[in-house]
This record gives sequence, C-alpha cells and structure tokens, in this order.
Amino acid sequence: MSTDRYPFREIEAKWQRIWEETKQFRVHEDPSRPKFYCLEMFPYPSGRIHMGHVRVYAIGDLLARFKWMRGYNVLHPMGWDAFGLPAENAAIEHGVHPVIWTYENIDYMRSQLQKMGISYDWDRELATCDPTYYKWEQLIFIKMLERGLAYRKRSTVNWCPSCQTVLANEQVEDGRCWRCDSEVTLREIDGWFFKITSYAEELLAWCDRLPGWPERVLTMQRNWIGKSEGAEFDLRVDGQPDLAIRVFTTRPDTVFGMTYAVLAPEHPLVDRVVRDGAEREAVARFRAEVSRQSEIERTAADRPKRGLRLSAKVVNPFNNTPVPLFIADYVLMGYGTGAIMAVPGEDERDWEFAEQHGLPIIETVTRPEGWTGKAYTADGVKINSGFLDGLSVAEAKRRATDWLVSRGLGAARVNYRLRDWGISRQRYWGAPIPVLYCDVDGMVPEAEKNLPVTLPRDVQLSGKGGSPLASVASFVNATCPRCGGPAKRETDTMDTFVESSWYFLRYCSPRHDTGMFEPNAAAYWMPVDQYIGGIEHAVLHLLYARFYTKVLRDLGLTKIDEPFMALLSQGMVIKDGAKMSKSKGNVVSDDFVREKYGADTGRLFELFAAPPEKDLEWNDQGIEGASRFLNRVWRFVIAHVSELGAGAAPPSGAPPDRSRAATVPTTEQGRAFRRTIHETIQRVTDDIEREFHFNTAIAAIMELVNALQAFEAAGDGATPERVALMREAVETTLLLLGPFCPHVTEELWSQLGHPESLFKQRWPVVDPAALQKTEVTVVVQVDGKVRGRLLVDVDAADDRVRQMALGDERVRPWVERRRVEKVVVVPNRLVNIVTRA
RNA sequence: GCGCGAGUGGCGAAACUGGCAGACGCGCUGGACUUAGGAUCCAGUGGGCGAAAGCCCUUGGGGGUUCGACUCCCCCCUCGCGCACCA
Repeated sequence: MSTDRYPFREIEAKWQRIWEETKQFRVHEDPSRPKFYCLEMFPYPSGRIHMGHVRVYAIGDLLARFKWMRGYNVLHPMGWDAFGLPAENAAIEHGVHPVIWTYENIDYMRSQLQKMGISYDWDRELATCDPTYYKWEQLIFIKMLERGLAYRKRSTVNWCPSCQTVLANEQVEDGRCWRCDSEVTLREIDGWFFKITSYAEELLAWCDRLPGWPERVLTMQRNWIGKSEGAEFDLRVDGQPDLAIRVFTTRPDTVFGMTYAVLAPEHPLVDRVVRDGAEREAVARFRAEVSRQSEIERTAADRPKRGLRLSAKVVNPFNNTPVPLFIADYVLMGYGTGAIMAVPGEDERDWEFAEQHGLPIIETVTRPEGWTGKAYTADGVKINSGFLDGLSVAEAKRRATDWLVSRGLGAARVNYRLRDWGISRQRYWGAPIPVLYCDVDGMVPEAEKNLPVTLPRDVQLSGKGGSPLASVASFVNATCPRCGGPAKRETDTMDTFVESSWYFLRYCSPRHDTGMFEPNAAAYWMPVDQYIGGIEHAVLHLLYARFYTKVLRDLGLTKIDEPFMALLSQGMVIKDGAKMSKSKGNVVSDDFVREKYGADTGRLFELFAAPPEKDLEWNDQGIEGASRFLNRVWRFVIAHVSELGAGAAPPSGAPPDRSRAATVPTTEQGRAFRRTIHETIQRVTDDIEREFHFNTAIAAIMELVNALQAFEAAGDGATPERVALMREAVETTLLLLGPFCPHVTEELWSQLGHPESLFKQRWPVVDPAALQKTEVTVVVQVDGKVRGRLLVDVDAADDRVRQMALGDERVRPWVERRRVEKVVVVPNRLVNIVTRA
C-alpha cells in the first residue's frame, strides 16, 4: 500500500468549496462572448455513480474547462433522467415509494458528482419527474395532438412481459427488451403514438449535414430510417372484379418476372379472397402457426419460409397473366402494403420460396458471364420484359413506373422502415398523458390552465399488469374540460424517452415558469456544441431528440433544426470482459477510487488509458501509474515553491502574456527545454481540440514533466534564467493539466502565489520563436535500412545533405563496392541511398 | 448472409498528408536509499545472435505499388459492432 500521497482529500474538498462559494461555473447569457454548450447525457438515478459514468463526466468536464480557458462562455449543466421503471420495481420489491427512492438516489449521486469536482452550473439542475418539468411536455403533447403529430390507435405492439408495458420499435433489440433483456411478445392494444414518420425524410436528409457526428452513428440512423424508393400498384384478383391487392416494390422493372404474389398472413384481404370453409380453416391453421412464432423467429432471415397457397389468382397488369397467390410468413404486414409481387429471378427471398414450392422462375436481367448464383440482384440488360427489353435496370424502373402512372394503375412511392414512436407505457412512474375521455365529448385534451396533470402520490404498485393509475379513483375520475361533465383520465404514462428529448432546451432557462424555455436563452445557448454519451443511444435517444427538436421548431418555439452539433460517443468501461453493471457484479465504484486515490487520479486514469471512443478495460494497476504521476508533479512543485513562487504573481492580477518568455535562453540546453515546453502546448491543444485524443495529450504532459525533472537535475545552480524557464514549464504544466485534474493543479497554482483561479487563466499560447530549430537530425538509410544519422542545419540544401550522407563513415561500408543508383532526400527528415550490386 | 470497424511488445496504447515502428504508461528485471519496501530514485526491457560494436527478423497471413508501407491496392484469416426476410 502506497503511503506518501499528496493530500488529495483536503485539496479536493477545499477547491470544491471555493468554486461553489465563488459560483465560478454559474453562467448567464453574454452576447459579447462566444458561447459553448457542453453536455453529457444525463444519468438515470439508479443509485451510484461508477467508473463507467466517471468516464463521460470526466470528458465533459475536460472539454468545458478547456473551453473556459479558451475564452468561451460555457454552459455545462447536469440533471436527472428521473422517470423510469427501476424506481417502480424498487417500490414493488422493497415497498419504497418511487419518489422517495428516486430523490434519495439523486441526492447521493449529486454528492458523488460534486466530489468529482465537475464544473457544473448546479443552479440549473433539473429532474424530469418534477411536475414543473413535465408540465411543458404535456403542453407540447396537446399541441402535437392538435396537429395530428400525436394520435391514438389500436395496433399490434411490442410487449415486454417482464416490464409489463409496451415498447417502441427502437427499444427492442434482437427481439428482446432493451432494458431487461426479456423476450418481447406481440400484443394488440390501444396506445399513443408520435408521428415521427412525418419527419423521416428530414431526419434522413440532416444525417448528411452533421459532420461533427461519428459516421457509424449516422449510418445506424440512416439504416433505421430505411428509406426505399419504388412503386405501388394493384393486382386484380382473378374472377373478383371488385377486389385488388396493392403491392409495393423497389423493382418495378422486374414485373415481367412475377410468377406469384404473396400476402402477409394478417392481411385483411385474405378473408375476402378465401373461397370455402376448408380453405378458411387452412388459413386459420396457418395463421395460428405463424402467430405462435416469436418475433425473433419470425424475423430471422436464415430460417425456411412457410407459406400457404390460396385458391385465388391475381393478374399481372403488365401482361394480364394470372399468377398464384400465397400467404407466407416472410411477408410482414407492417411494411409497405403488406403484400408483394414475387420475382424469384431477381429476389433472393422469392427465389428460396419459389424453389421450395416448385414455382417457375423467370430471369428478367441478363446475368454476367459465368454467373452461377441464384437470384441476381445487380444491374444488367433487361430481357423477357416486353417493352422494357434492352434497357438498364435503372431506366426500366423509370419506364415501368411511368407506364403504371400513365394508365392510372399505380404510383411512384417511397417507403420507410421507420415506424411511428409508440409512447404509451402501462406503468406508473412517468409523465401522465394529458387526455380525458368524456361520454359527451369523447377524447378531449386537458385544458392548458389545468396543467400539469400531476402524478398522484398514493398508488398501489403490484407489477401485475395494467396501468397502475387506473386503480387510483381520485386520478381517473375527473371533469371534462369541454362540457364540465364527468370524464375519465388516460391512465397510460409517457415513454421516458420523451423527457430526454428536450432536457437540453430546458437547461437554457430551467426555472422559466411561463413556458418550456425562455426563447432568448435558448436562442443564445442552443444548439449543444458538444454532446457526449454512450453509443447505446445511437438510434434511441438521439433519434427521438432530433425528432422532438424539429417538432418544437415547427410549433414555432425554437429556430434550430438539430439539437446536437457534434457528438462524441465514448466507449464502455469494461471489467472482467463485461460492461460494468450492477447485475454483473463487476462495478468499480467511484467512491472507492476517489477515497483511495482522489478524484483527479480517477479521472486522469480514465482519460489516459484509451482514446475516448474505444472501450476501456479497467485495470487496478493502471490507476497506480496515474497516481504516481500526480504525486510526482506535486512533489516537484512543492519542493520548488519558494524559488519558483517568488515574483510569479502578476503585479495587477492581469494575466501575464505567456506567449513570450521573460528570458530568451542563452544556452542550447535552455533553448531545447523551452522548445519542449512549446511543443507540448501545441500537441496538447491539437490533441484536445482536433482529435479528442486525450490519452496522447496526457502523454505529452508526462513527457514535459519528465523533461522538467531532467532539466532540473542536469543544472548546476539556480541561475535566474534557469528559474525563469522552470517557472514557465511548471506553469505551463499546471495550465495544460488543469482540465484533466482540476483540484491538484488549482492548489499548486495557488501555492505558486497566483491569487486568481487557474481556470480564469488563458490557455497557453505557443511562441513560434521557441519552436524554431537551427539543426535537425536526419536519418540516413541505405536501401531502406537505417545506417546512420546526420546533424544538419535546418533547411540545408539537398545537395549538401546528399554529400554528407554519402561521405558519412557509418554509411560508407554499405555503399562500397555497390553502385549508387539513386539518392532520395526528404528535407529535414531522411536520406535514402538506393544501391545495386 | 449483407454492411462497417479493428488486428502493432507480457498488457493499455503511440506513429501528422507513405519517411527512424513501439512515444507515454502499466508490468517485469537489476541496482541505490532503507530495519523494511508494496514508497522513492537510477538503469534496462519487441524477438533472435553477440562480450560489445553491431547484425538479422518484426505491425494477423499472402501478394502488389513505391527509393521507402502499420499507413495505399488485391485476396484470405480472426475478432468486434450494426442490420438482419423491410419486398
């Protein structure tokens, strides 16, 4: 057990107190300064902050403090995503009311964050379960309802049997619940939806205009939205003139290859094309079989396709040929029209099905030479396709669509995979949906003056299913805001992703009480300049928030199109091969690390161990290294305080101009050392600002400290020049390290005699003169292998360098008795002598 | 299956637009100080040969482009992630 650690406990408590007392990180709109809105995804108050959380907040704090020092007015808020199931489950298991459980967790986690010393403006703290918060969400819900952006319908939805609630499509991963991993089932239920599909095109288009986002997140969003262009048209049912089946295809060029058609088993027209009792029975049996499959089984691509041939036939409008009609499990009711024309020649799924059922296959695209595959889906010349023969696929698509349109048989059509966002939750701990049902007026939104519709405190939570609010008579029985008669309240609550879809706007004016946010404040701060959070929300929260922001814009509340300009998706913190989580029992608590090593050390280690986008394996030994480094800095500065501190304080409190040294070094050693200082400034600045490579930024600072110690050790006395250089190095080190380890650097900064906070200093500026070199080492290679080194003047003439290289005595033996074929000179870098025997 | 991304010492990782591979740190080895060291400091640390100078090999594997390849191109292997019957 190490003993001689710097007194981090006292230092951290001291500076947290001072920052709080001086309200150092409280901010206000200030149009005279550039703003920077730095935001980390707010946490769900699950209980304790662990090292997985620390990583995100350390990154956010580093960027916020860095931007402060770069002269920005930085908004850096924190709050709580406070509604959600764990609170309700805790209530069921332990009998604690969700409100108690939630606020106790918030209190504890807030104290943990405060002990981390993050530069939050705590005056802006919010919790989404606060009625003054969700009130505005209810108001927006009503406005969305008026515009048809919120609607209620009965539909087949994803149901999590363990959470006892509906899930949106985005919240199902691999057929399992995103939160509890239970297998999701399907259920027919009434529920509320947000019409995110109305924004599909815009959400997709803006993916191309978010250069600050990681490409993989944008790809995931594009895939999720799943745009496909094609055509829709009717297939007449043979012998039933009043019946037509609408199909959607992305390949209208292949219609001449249609050899059958398929309806989803649930398709409503199935009942109308069925001819007799026996067939009806067969259909019922098939449907039962299909519905027995779980969602996972049904959508797995690698399982055999099951189908049932119906007696009816449908007619291909292009050539009036009747083809057989099937119902099959590989056609989904939820996409397109729930019915397809099947073209086995050019579609892999149809090929597979056709083979199984002995159906004919017509090729309508010329295969390339030597093609041995089955269905052919690439481009080629059209064949067997009537008036389309000889065209390319793209051209044939256009012509076929035109043909349909001109005859009034169909239309060009764009489909999206994205479905509307189901937001009804049959649970208690969420924001009530502000709607009532009246016998006279039907479904009625709550009057604005009656908002918020608050969640009642007294409720029986059993987890047995059904919305718990339904059993709270005082909540359910209400007054119709339209007729004043009795009405019943909606008892579903909203998906908690609704709260997190606008909290970043609320932070701009968190106590504003006449609207969602104060428009001028939002206009000043928004959009978020840097958002930081986990990759797990690539499609969930990040898509919902983008959608909701656009809705607010269209309601006239804000002018911004997109909430987050730049996104940093940090990797997970792994321990023993798994993500840290309570259920896996591999959590390294923030309390443990902070008490043993200090907050600065914990943060430093997480920022140093890996670049932020990569997963980080927690390593108990690695943190010792971070601790050792900070101790080394501490000991060095303390040991030299008296000699360095003297005169270090600027006379008037004005920040000294650090871009010019008090002294221009007179020795080569001094010049080299000062060059190291300024190279470090450049490296650290670039690493933070350009690439988010915090690990290499820290490495550069470590190198500077190593150089500082070497410089000190190699000296033969404290000349004024040496002291000035060391002071420059020490101050630069503290300034550069500040955003990573704020407490220890702030303390040392003050010990050096500076009356003003380190974080009110300007970020160090590179002195170009210090970077200048007079000589460089040039590597000499012979046939690509390093054989020698030359010390030459910077920008020495190529010819001269060539001569020196050829004449170098370490190089000569490798060149002797060989012919020099060529000499490549890369100025200030290397010489490569190419030889031949 | 399709689409991305990644494979570098014992470990975490560096390497700008092709130009000294392995910065920085962990671990390990030896030494100093010490009653002690799990503190601190010094030295060493990719592999092989060698007393040393030095030489040879080395960025998943194979080919290619180039004076020169971790970096660019082609094929293959492994791992991770995403999508996964979306017509």
